[in-house]
Amino acid sequence: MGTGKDDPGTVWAIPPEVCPARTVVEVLANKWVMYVMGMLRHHGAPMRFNQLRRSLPGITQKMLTQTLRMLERDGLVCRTVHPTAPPQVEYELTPLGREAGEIAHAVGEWSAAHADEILAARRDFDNRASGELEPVSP
Amino acid sequence: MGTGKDDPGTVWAIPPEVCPARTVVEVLANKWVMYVMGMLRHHGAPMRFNQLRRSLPGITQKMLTQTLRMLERDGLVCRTVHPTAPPQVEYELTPLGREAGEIAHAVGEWSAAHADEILAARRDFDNRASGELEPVSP
DNA sequence: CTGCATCCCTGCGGATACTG
DNA sequence: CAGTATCCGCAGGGATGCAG
Repeated sequence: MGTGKDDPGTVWAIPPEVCPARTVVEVLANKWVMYVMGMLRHHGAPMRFNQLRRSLPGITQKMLTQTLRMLERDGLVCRTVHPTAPPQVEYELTPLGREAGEIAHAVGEWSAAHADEILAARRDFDNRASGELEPVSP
Repeated sequence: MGTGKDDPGTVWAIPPEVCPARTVVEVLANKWVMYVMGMLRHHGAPMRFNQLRRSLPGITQKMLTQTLRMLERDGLVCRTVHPTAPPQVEYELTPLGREAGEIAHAVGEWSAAHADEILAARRDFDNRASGELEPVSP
């Protein structure tokens, strides 16, 4: 590294669209994906649709459905329909999904651990920013 | 876990808006944040604006500026202006940012490692989906 | 070189209503 | 309960131009 040239050799630098890895990064780099994966991994057992819905404050039914279908499509979540009445559908992480769930977990842990530092930095920044513009009055 | 009740006790389940940890999760759960952090951590040294720009195919100047300012605001990236001509600005990870960079790195590695599995699952899903709707012709 | 401002448009994502 | 469909607002984010 640091040869003076812009070095590729990492996911981040690989050309444009159809780089598979970037596609996957962009799957994970999603708010609701993080929440859903994090919750499923935290719960440690299959969860029903509305159970998941209720456990994730702020998520709408649309976003949950959409997110779950994406994750199912990508093989990270397994959807099981029990032919009962009323219908019962359970979602659980696949083996691959469990790995992704660990990442979501790590993100959650790190966020919780450093939230105060980050919010503090944010306040500092905002204060300094406003302090450099208003001290003069015409 | 699995007490039968929806259990809180994790970042994902904490109430609504002003939960600090959730705010931070949503900072990280961002495509360009991942790319920028991943690249800075990969490069291992301060990077200039356009160097960063060129190293991240597809990013626009607006998004890069915006992302960098966010990260600076949150104390994850440090911005240093060298009073030369032409102006030279360098960005590097802060200690806190370096930790976040490790997460981005992990995401990148995992994505690269499992991209094929995920894309395969995706194709399977799409094939099965279309196969269940078109077999009949009027 | 760095980066702010403006225009503008697509699509994310929220609310609501309806089926199986 | 689970899920689809529709409407729609708004902001994310691309393109371009200008300034320090």
